[in-house]
Formats: sequence, C-alpha cells, structure tokens
Amino acid sequence: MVENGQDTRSATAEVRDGLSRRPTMRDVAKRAGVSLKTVSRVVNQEPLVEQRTVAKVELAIEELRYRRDSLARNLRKGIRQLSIGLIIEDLANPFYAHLAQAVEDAADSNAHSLILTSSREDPERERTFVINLLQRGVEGLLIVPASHDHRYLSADLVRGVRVVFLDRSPKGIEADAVLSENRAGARRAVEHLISFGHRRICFLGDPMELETSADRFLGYKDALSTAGIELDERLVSTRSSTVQAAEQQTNELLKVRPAPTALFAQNNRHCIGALRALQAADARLAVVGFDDFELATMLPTPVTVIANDAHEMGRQGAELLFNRLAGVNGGPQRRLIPGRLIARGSGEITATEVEQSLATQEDRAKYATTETRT
Amino acid sequence: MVENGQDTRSATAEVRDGLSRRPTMRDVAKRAGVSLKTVSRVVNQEPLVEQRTVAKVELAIEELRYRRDSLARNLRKGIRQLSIGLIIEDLANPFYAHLAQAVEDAADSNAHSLILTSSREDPERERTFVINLLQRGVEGLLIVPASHDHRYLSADLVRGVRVVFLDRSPKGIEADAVLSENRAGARRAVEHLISFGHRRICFLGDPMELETSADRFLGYKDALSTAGIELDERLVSTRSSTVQAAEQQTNELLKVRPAPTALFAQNNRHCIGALRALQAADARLAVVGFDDFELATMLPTPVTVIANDAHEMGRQGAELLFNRLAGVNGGPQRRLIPGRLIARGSGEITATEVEQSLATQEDRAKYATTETRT
DNA sequence: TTGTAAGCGTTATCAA
DNA sequence: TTGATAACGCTTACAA
Repeated sequence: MVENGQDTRSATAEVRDGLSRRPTMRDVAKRAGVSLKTVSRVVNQEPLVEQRTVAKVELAIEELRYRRDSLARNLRKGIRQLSIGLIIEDLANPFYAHLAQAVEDAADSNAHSLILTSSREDPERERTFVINLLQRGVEGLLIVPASHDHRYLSADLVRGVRVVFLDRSPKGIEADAVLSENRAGARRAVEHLISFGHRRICFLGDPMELETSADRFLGYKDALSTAGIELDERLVSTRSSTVQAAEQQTNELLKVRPAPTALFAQNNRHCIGALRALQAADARLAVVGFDDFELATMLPTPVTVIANDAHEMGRQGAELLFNRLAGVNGGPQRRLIPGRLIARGSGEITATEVEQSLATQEDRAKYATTETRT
Repeated sequence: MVENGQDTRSATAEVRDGLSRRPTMRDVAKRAGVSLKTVSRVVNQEPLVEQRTVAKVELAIEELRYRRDSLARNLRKGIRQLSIGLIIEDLANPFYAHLAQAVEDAADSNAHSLILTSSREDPERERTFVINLLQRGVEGLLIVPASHDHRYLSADLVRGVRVVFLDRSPKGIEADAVLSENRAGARRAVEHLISFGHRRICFLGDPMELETSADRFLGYKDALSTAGIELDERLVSTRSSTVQAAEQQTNELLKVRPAPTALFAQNNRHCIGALRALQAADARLAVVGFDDFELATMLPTPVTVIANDAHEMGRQGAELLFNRLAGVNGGPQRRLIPGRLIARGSGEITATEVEQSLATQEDRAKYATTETRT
C-alpha cells in the first residue's frame, strides 16, 4: 500500500517534497497523532475540541501546508455549485466587455457563476477552453467562436451540454445562436454613404475568415452593386484587427488614386483606427462604423454608426442558454439583433464636400496644421 | 432507507418530479437493468459494450435526464481544477474591463480559470460573492472592495486563502494590495490647473465613502491649500457615480457664481459625464480627469488626464496573488501604481481664456448654437 | 472530548 | 461483455 510507503518517509521530507501529492486530512491526522475526524473538527472550527488538541492539529496543518479539498467537501455535503462559461475574444474591446457584462448579469440572476476566458481569436485556445470548461462541469457555454469547425462539440451536445453561440454562427453542428444583422446592417451603412453622393467607398475590416467580416463585406457589395458602382479592390482592406493596424491600413487606403471619399469601418476597432488616421492626416472623409461606442457623439465630427447592441446580444444569449437549462427543448434557435443606423454627422458629409477639401489639401501638399478653417 | 422509498415510485413520476434529487448512475443502472459500472462505460463511451446494452442505457439516461456529476468524477480521477476569483465593480467601466483583462491573462498563464463577478458597489454582494467563491474552492481572490470592513475574511486568511485587494485597500485585516497613487495624482492634476491660473476648480467625484474618492479629494485639497486657495464647498460634487449622474452634477456646478473655470474629474466616468455636459452647454472649462481613456486624444479638445494604468494594476495584483500561491510568505505587500499626467489640451486652457468665453456667453444668454467662433 | 463507520457519485481494479 | 467492490477526501451519524 502506498500508505505504508509514505510512513517510512520522515515528516520533514514530506513537507519539503514539492512533488508529493497534496496532503489530506488523513496525513494531518497522522502527523498530529489524532483521528481524521478530529482534524475535520478543527478545520471546520467546531467547538468541543480541547485547546491543546487544536494547537497540535493546527501545527500539523501548518507544517504540511494542508488545505481542505473543496471538491470532496462539496460532494459529501451535496453542494453543487452551478456555473456557465463564456468565451469571448478580448475584454479590451468594449463590444465584448458589454457582452460579458450582460452575460454576467444574467448568470448572477440565475444563481450561476461566470467563468470567463478569452480566445484571442485563436481556434486552438477556443477548443482548449471548451474542454476545460466542460471538465469543470459548467452547466452551459456561451461562445463567440474563433474556430470554423465545432464538430468537436457534438459528442457533448448529445450528452446534454448546452451551448449558445454569440456573434458568429456554429459550424458543423446545430446549436442556438444570437447574431447581428451583419449583411443588412453593412448594406444600410453603405447605402447611406451612397445617398450622400459617394461612389469611392472604402471597406475596412477584419480578414474574411471571420464570418462577421465576410457578411459585412457582402452587405457592402450589395449596396455597391444595387447602386451600379463597380467594386474597386484597392479600396478594400481586410488585414487589420487592432486599432493600430486599422490606423495603418487607413493610411494606405488614403493613398489610393482616385482618392476615396468615404469609408465603412467594420467594427469599433476599425472605426476608431480609421478616425485616428483621418485625424492625423487631417483628411475629412465620410465615415460610418459598425458598432456604437461611448464617445461617438463627442468627437469633433460625431460618428454615424450602425448600433450593434452588445448588451442585448449577451442578454439574449444568456436567456437562450438558461431556457435550455430550464428544460426547453426543440430545434436550434437563432436570434437576430437588428442594427440601427444612427446618423450623427460623419456619415452625412457629402462627396462634394470631401472632394473640395481634398482639392485644397492636395495644394497645401505637406503642411501639417491643426487648423482646417478656410 | 430513501432508496426503498424511491423504489415504490413509478419511473415516470421520477422523471416528471422536478423536485426529486438529481438522478445518479445508480438510478440509471436500476432503470436499464444493468450494473452501475455498465452505465459508467456507456457514459464514458468505453468500447466493449454490446450495442443492445448501450441502447438500453442511453434510453434510461434520456428518460431520467441523467447528467454525470463532474464533482464526483473529478474527485475520483484526482482532477483538481485551479481557479481564482475576481470581484470588480462593473465591466461596463473600461477601467475595470482592462483590469479584468490583465487578470484573465495572468490567470491563463498560470493555468487557472477566472471566475468573474461584479459587486456593483454593493458591500452585501461583495460578501456573498466572496463566500460563494471560497465555497467553490478558488485558490485565491482578487477584490476591488465595495465594503468597508473585511474582517469577515480573517478566518479564511488564517486558513491559507490568498487575497489581494485592488484599487482600494483592505479594512480591518492585513492583506496584499495594489493601489493607485490617488492623492498624489489628484494633487498633481489640480496643481496643473492652478498653474494655468485657475482658482475656482470643481471637484467632481464619487461619494466620499469610496476610498479612491476620498483620497483624490485630499489631493485636491492639498493642491488648493498649497496655493493658498480657499475651498469652496459649492464646487465640490460627490453624488454621482455614473456618466449620466456626472453629467447632471456638472450642470449644477456650472450654475455656481462666481463661475468655476476648471474641473477635476475623479475618474473616467465623471470625466466623460463632465465633458458631455460641457459640450451640451457649450461651455469651455479647463478639465483634467483621473484615468486615461481610449478616445481622450481625439475629442475636439484632447483631454488632459492622470493616466491610471488599469492593466498594470491587474497584472501586478495577479502577480502578487500567484506569488503567494507559489508559497511566498511574509507580511502584506503594498504596491503603488503611479499616475502620469498627460497634457493634451483640455487641462492647459488658461483661466483667462475661460473667463473671456464665459463673458461672451453670458451676453448671448440663451442661444444654443453649435458654433463658438467669434 | 474523541473516534469509528458509512456514504456522497463517480472511476479503477479485478474477477466472472 | 459485464459486474462486485474498493477508493477518491471529505462530512454525517453514532458510539465510546
């Protein structure tokens, strides 16, 4: 027996040996020369234990660095903590922060804890986290997927694990999802720009591998083709995913000739990057962004956006999940969060205005002043 | 025995009765007429089980809505998932979102999951969550405290639970903490304003019950008294905690006469609220805010701030916690995150400028135009 | 005041 | 291919 093997080792060796298994109450009991139950009493601060015994046991606990195993405790006590897991891309993106906030809220209302992880857009991490969360025994999962194949989940789905996808749809499996009206929203944004006379409109977005990006690009193309505008590939930039990268990409876009007069930014990261670049270059294009953001109203030219309600997406996703957990069965549900166009100024700059300011700017060639007044 | 009691109930009743205890493998086994171990085999998709048996068991699982208990499983398999808990105020505040992001990152690097909860500044919720998290068996806790008495934690601290406080210090117990240089930072901000000739400077903050607010107010007073400026209570507003409330409070502050020429906003919520109010009222005061924020550089008047590095706070907090978990002992550690003043424009508007614009504005009494040019 | 034995719901071992 | 039994680390019931 292993027990006997341990007995032959000195207590100090047991203390020092970092590799030895975690000490149990049994170990503490042996060390203190009392029964397991007495240790339990001390650990749980039950009364009716003699002070001297308490001291002995506490010493042993200290020496062995004993910590109670909550798993065993909760199993025995019949305590089953409920939790759900959320996998997002990154909390630094306010869209996901708001999404997570709504989910956290719902989890709390339903007496579940929230375990939060960030995939950083890495499919490998997504899978690892899903497996990890399932092993933890979460009741359900909310996923903003980074991967393009979710068949690895199908076995668990059969076994009753509940999964809801957010922002992007599941691939290869049937599952609930809450999505934005990406294509329609993007289309509306670009149509809006076209209605102000623009024909050279940039698309600034994530790589097309991301479903939201691809869908929004489709909306962009829809609007162009309806208006009979030919797509100029040079105006399409889909290599950025951070604010900084978007800023650089915008600078590239600004160099294209004939120059673009408007820009559609595919999410708040791109929009902010684009605005930074435009401000730095002192270029005044019409801009519409996907996703609203806190300070959109307060910029020098308030920003026209397709408001994409992250909070609502999180709320509805959690609602679906908790419905499932409450026993609602049936085929996969799909909910669409509509986008509202909020005109604030940046999207209503006319093509003519832009062209005029471009003309004067070309004259002044390399002058970098903050003042634009003529 | 309860077992017998259950036996007398029909299987269907057992299915329907939502109140009956969760079914176990034993229940499934009985239902399917096989042994417990066979059920285990099916659940774990072990081979070497006859197809007919598998079918029988799966049917029983379906009927009883059986789900494997991960607690028991992990206990038996010796799997102990590690996790830490984080209690913040609210993810919608970008300061906490960045803090949480850094903690999530560190948790991930240390192979721990992160359980995230929001206290919403409610001491009661804080306590509930702490207890809940400890019951879950988290290895450690990172807390942005809402409460003013943490003695309820002392028993657990003795028992080896590791706790690190963030942003606000622990009360009534000794524990590690990572704090901002609140007083010094606020003082620097207000001195900066004073150096531009301001003497009527508003303090816009949270209620004084919040340590950060109280400390930053001390810094505000330090700067005033050093400059020999008498405190005008009417310029101090500490009743807001949301952007919206800050906006309203700012409107109140603007009515004070003689009028203030500058404003110090105690955190990013107050700063944004103040800027909104100022923009709406077309009032041009000097403003310095505590906390940097993403678009501070891009507003019409770029915002001067005391940059308060949320990411660094989260990172260092997690570092302290994982050091403790790795066995570092010793007295409570305290780390200070210094604030850097970043002058961008809003804080460098001189008192004279403000007074001039105020004068012209008083003339034009009630005209609400967007144009300010003279 | 302390200890013994059973059991929480699963998996591992070994036998049938 | 299936099943009986012990064990994971703790708490509960009961006994000493």
